[in-house]
Parts: sequence; C-alpha cells; structure tokens
Amino acid sequence: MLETTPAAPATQITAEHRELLDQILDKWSLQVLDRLCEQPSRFNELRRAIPLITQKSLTATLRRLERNGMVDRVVVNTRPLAVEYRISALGTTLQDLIDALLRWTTVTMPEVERARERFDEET
Amino acid sequence: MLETTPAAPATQITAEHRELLDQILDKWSLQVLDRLCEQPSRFNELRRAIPLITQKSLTATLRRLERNGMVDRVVVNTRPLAVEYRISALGTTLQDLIDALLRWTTVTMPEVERARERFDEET
DNA sequence: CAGTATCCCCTACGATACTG
DNA sequence: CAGTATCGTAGGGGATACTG
Repeated sequence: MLETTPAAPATQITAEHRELLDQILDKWSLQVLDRLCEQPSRFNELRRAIPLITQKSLTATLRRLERNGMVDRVVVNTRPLAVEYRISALGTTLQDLIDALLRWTTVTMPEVERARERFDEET
Repeated sequence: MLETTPAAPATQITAEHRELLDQILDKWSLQVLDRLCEQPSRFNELRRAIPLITQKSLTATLRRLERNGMVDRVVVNTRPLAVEYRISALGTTLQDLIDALLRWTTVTMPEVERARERFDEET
C-alpha cells in the first residue's frame, strides 16, 4: 500500500512532545513568558503583573520554566537579596509562537463565542 | 527612556484568552486536532490513532472541541450508526499554529533535555 | 459502533502561615 | 524581598462496566 501521504509533515505527536508542551502551555506559563519577553522582572514585579497568581504557583511556574531552560534566574547579592528573572536565549524562540497564539485567540474568540451559544442552546 | 518596543504587540493575556487556550491546548486536543486536520475520522479510528486515550477522555475532548466550533460532528444514519468527526472551517485556522508548535518542540527538545540535566544535577 | 455511567485517585492549585 | 511549608479541595483523567 503506497497511500502514505506524499509530503508527510513528519509531525507525529509523541508523549515527549506533549510533556514539553504541557510544561510550557500550562495555566500560568504563557503569561509569565509573555511578561519576561517584554522585560526582565523580579519576583514581586511578576506577582503584580499577574495579579491572580499565587506565590506558590508563581514559584512553581518559574522553577519549571527555569528547569526547561526557558528562563534564567539571576541572583543579585544585595541586602536584602534581589532576584531577577529573564527570558533565556532558548525562551526567546517561543516569542513568535506566543504572539501567534494570542493573536489567534483574539481573532477567533468572537466566532468561538457564537459556536458555544449554538452548541449550548441545542437543548 | 524611549526604549519601549516600537511596534507594541498589544497582546495582553486576559482570563478569556487563557480559558480558550486551555480548552484547545489541553492534554489530548492537539493530537485529536492534528489527526482531524489530516483526515476526517470516526470515533474508533481516533481511538486507534491515539492509543493511550480512553473513551471517556476522547468523548470529552471531542465535545469540547465541538462546542468551541473547532470540530464538526456528522452523524450518518446507517445501522449501526456511524459518526464522523471533521475539522471545521474555524478549526483549520489552527493548523499552522499546531504545526508550528510541533516543529518548535521537535527542534527545541534536545536543548531542553540538556537544560534539565544541568538543572537537576545542581544538587 | 459510539458512546454513558460510576467510582476512585491523584495532583494541580489556592489559602494561609512562616523564614533567611 | 523572595521565597518555603503545610493543609485542604476541585476536577481532570483512568479503569471498568453497561447500552441503544
């Protein structure tokens, strides 16, 4: 059988793909990354920029992003100590993707809303 | 200081943005959408294409995608009944984004792996 | 074939309190 | 300031059984 797609996209989603995306497209990461793409920020600056996030979640999100190499944690040894988070070189490769996702949601939202209404009112 | 980015992206992530993305970038949706972009599929075809998904999760995923207007559910009234899922017009607007995400993960994965090792071995 | 219906677990997240 | 530590909960998802 020769009916495999001629120009196969070579994009099979594996468990690894999904795991990585899960760590970067999770509840808070996009917002953190988006902010850090604009400017390096300190811990409490991020909290203020993302008002609904809790300390715990922000810490967890930053650790995860740091572990995956998306964010650099820079400790400035003043007293009291200061910590700055910056997008990493690897992290910047995400910027276009994030922008594209945001643009997509913005453009698509109205149609989605209508689709939901249609779906919901079908008894 | 005039160093604000000249063409500001105007992309503030709101709760609505995140809610929509959560419904489309969740655990199984990408795989389902990816498959449906390639070809319309029946329920059990999807199960076979995505071996690890459970019936329950597949049903839930398809309903959610249908509700958001990404997928069309077409019932063919044969006996026993057949149901075909197809990507919708709205859904196809996601295709490039999904491809971009997959390409990004594929390209980035090795560096991420190295970053994780570095992070993990720092005691 | 294309699903519901249960039960159950686990963990992601929030709330709150405390610390170097 | 920049976090840990602890407790408690909601719900996403799995396993299994059943149905038009």
